[in-house]
Amino acid sequence: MKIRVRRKSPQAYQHGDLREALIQAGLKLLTEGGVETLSLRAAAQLAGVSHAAPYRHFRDKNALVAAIAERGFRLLTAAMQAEAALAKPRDSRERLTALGIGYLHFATQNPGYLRVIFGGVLCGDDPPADLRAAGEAAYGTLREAIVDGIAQGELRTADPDQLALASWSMVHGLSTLLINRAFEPQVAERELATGVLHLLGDGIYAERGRP
Amino acid sequence: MKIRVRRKSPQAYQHGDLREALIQAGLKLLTEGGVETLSLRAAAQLAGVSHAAPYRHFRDKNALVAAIAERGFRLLTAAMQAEAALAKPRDSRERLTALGIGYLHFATQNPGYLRVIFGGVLCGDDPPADLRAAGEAAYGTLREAIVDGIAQGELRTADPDQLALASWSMVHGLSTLLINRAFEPQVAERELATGVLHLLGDGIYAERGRP
DNA sequence: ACCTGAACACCGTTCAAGT
DNA sequence: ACCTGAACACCGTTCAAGT
Repeated sequence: MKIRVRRKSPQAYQHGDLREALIQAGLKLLTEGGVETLSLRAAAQLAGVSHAAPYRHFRDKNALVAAIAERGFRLLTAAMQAEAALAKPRDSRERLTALGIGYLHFATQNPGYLRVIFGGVLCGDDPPADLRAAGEAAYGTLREAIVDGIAQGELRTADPDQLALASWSMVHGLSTLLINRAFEPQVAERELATGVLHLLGDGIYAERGRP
Repeated sequence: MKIRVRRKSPQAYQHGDLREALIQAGLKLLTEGGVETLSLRAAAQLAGVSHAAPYRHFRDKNALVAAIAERGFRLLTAAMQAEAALAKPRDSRERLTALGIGYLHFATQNPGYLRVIFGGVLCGDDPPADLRAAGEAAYGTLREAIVDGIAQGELRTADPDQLALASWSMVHGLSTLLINRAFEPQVAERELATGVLHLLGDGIYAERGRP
């Protein structure tokens, strides 16, 4: 027999899980209505609690946003890894491209998350340790693939952090430009990602015996 | 004899320049207090007018934000061109690097502008023609340098828009990551820009006779 | 034509008060 | 310890009314 899970009745969050309920409510607001719709009061209402209650669990709105950004970072990491697993890359270059495609795909499917993550939460004096850790995890996934590629002789022997920063900047830039409709894409998402990443791979300078 | 310019007395904006006054007020709010501080009501107050007056000149808040973003785009273009002029580049590659440095420098000095430009104004159904034109001007500056580089044989012979998108993504991504403190820079701004742009130039893949 | 003042429905944040 | 309700200072937006 299955145990019946309590729906969100007024007393459902008195056991200390109001914090989690508020995060879930914020996630729902963000994904369904965008970053504008994400408010502390609306989250409280969705969790069935007064508008002042969240302050028992979050210092201010930014603290809730940071918690949501952390979830977003983890989802982003998962999206990259999922794409890399699905693509069954034969080498580090293909793996790197797959990670990039996963990143871009997550961005276009979840623009709200991207806006929350890179919208200023990291700018505060003391970004929560959870959030920083989630960011490190995302970066680590990229860095690993790059270290691997250097070891395999597939990538230029250079500072892996330098290569990671270039790759991250490229894919993140493309993602934000696309999300904000800064340009009109002429090709599909995958082609966009593979296109710029191959340019990063082979370089945009001429010379060195090219057709 | 110089003509005395009227200060912002209550009657100073009755001549049809309230629109401009509101933009200037918004610019001031943005640069001095950040994007959070930029509100229609505060701009109205700064212009010495009631909070409902702006609606005679802007459809809604987003319209004012779009007007401000347009100014920002033009300043960004000017910053790129100024850096390129100052650097006295000897070839297209140096010129491209200078444009990138100008972009990054403007971004870190005016994060508010970047946030306004790439914060959703372009996402609406009908972004104002002025704003789109300002964006085209910025892109045109980059594209010109790239077309030149291809013609000079300094850049890979490829679709200039493809090369421009890759360059723009790279520099824009680096800028937003830096603005949002997504990573801790180990070197100065110039080195950061030249570093990633040289990687984009020579490519991150191994092979083809490199040391 | 252009602006004002009141009004409405939202915000974030604080604080005394309740259980 | 945890939550509520009222309160305050802000928002964006609308609308009748003034000149």
